[in-house]
Amino acid sequence: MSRGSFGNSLSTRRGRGKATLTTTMNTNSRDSSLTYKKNQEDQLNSTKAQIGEAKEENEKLKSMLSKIMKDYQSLQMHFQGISHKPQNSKDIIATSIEQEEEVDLVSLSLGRSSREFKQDEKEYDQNECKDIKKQSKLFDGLELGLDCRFSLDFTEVTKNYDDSPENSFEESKKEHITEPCVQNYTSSKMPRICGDEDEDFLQQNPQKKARVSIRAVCDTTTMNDGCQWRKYGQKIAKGNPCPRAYYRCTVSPSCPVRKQVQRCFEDMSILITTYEGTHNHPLPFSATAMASTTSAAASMLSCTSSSTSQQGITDANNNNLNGFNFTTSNCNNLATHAPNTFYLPKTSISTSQTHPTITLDFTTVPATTSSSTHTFSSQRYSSTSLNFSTLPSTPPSSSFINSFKSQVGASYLGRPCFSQPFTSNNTRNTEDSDGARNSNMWIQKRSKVSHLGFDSVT
DNA sequence: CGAATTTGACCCGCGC
DNA sequence: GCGCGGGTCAAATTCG
Repeated sequence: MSRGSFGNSLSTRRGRGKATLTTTMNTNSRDSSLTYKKNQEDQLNSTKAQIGEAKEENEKLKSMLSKIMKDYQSLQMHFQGISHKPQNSKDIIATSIEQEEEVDLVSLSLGRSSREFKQDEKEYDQNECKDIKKQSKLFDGLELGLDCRFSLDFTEVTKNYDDSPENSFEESKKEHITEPCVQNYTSSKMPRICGDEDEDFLQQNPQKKARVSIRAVCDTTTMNDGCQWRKYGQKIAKGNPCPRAYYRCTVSPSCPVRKQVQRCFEDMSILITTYEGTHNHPLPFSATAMASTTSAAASMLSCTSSSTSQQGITDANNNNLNGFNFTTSNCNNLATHAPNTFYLPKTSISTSQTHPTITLDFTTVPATTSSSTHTFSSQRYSSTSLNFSTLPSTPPSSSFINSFKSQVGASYLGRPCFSQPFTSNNTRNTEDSDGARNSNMWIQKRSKVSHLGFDSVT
């Protein structure tokens, strides 16, 4: 029955005199009924649409979840692979021989294995991407963090070994070579944060406390690296009247990481921050970039010092620092760069036995280097970013880049992101028994900069 | 008043 | 063994 017939039948039963009124009433009720049903239909349609959207969303989430699960499983397999890595030099040699056709200098990657790289290379071959392949060869080998390992040609290492005392790591080489690169970045004094292998390594290896030094133009007392630091000492080191401040990571009470902050005597605008140790706790997001950087640089250092004795390192512009690939650049915007270009600070490595140090120079001012320092010349640059490769064909992780840019690069790029202005006031200038301390030229009174937060740079 | 910083003293490794 | 210098400790001081 239609809506119209229903109304008409009612009016027909009642008398003619009332017909007009009844018709009017019926028209009104018909209208409201129509409107009501229309609304219901609209609601039904919108609900159906919503359900459809939800289903679509659900499908997307399902696919994302399966992707995540897949990634997780591959990572797990990857991790198991690391756990069963070769334990001695012979194994390394055997592994190296198997890979002798490949360019196997240590390199750094974040999140991709060397095997994957090599697989990718094959794909490039198939696609006749020879240029890309050439560059991708630079990325083989060492990876940051969990999958950090050597895959270098041991014979090449031996051949290239430099006998000079400063570079003499013959003894440690054999020990180092079986170990992940990153974790020798710890002190024997420090709490155990590695596995048994690392502990053995630390016991066997007299060389300890690899350091990563970062030079950056900075007008505040310390750099914003995302971590929380507490100052525990200050001293004036020989050869630099500017006091050196000692900080300890306070994110975790047991964290062994320390840093030293000192102004460069030659150029007071340059702040030299030296990191030592590895965090044994989860880091704030803003701190991960710096931690990755220092950790990676430490890896580079240990790989270099223990295995290649500098020979694997070439000029920065040749993009091969034992497989670490950097490029100098004047461009602030990492994202605009080609995927396989990277940004090299002036980099030097001190192979001091007690404190092997890698220096990343993010300033335009030439670095002062010690006699035992090998400096890789690079052009001057007004602003520089540091980045580590993920894969030649894949742009560096955007999150990493953004994180690094915003938290570290920002300052290095000439956009200070520090929480306190630099002042040269508030000096105490008291002399202690050591005869050189407490000038406090650069130390703010009641400085809170050791609490390095999420200073946003806009 | 609690927390962070300052700073004098001390420890330790290294070179002579 | 001694002196020097780097690094750390911990009491005193400062600040919010």
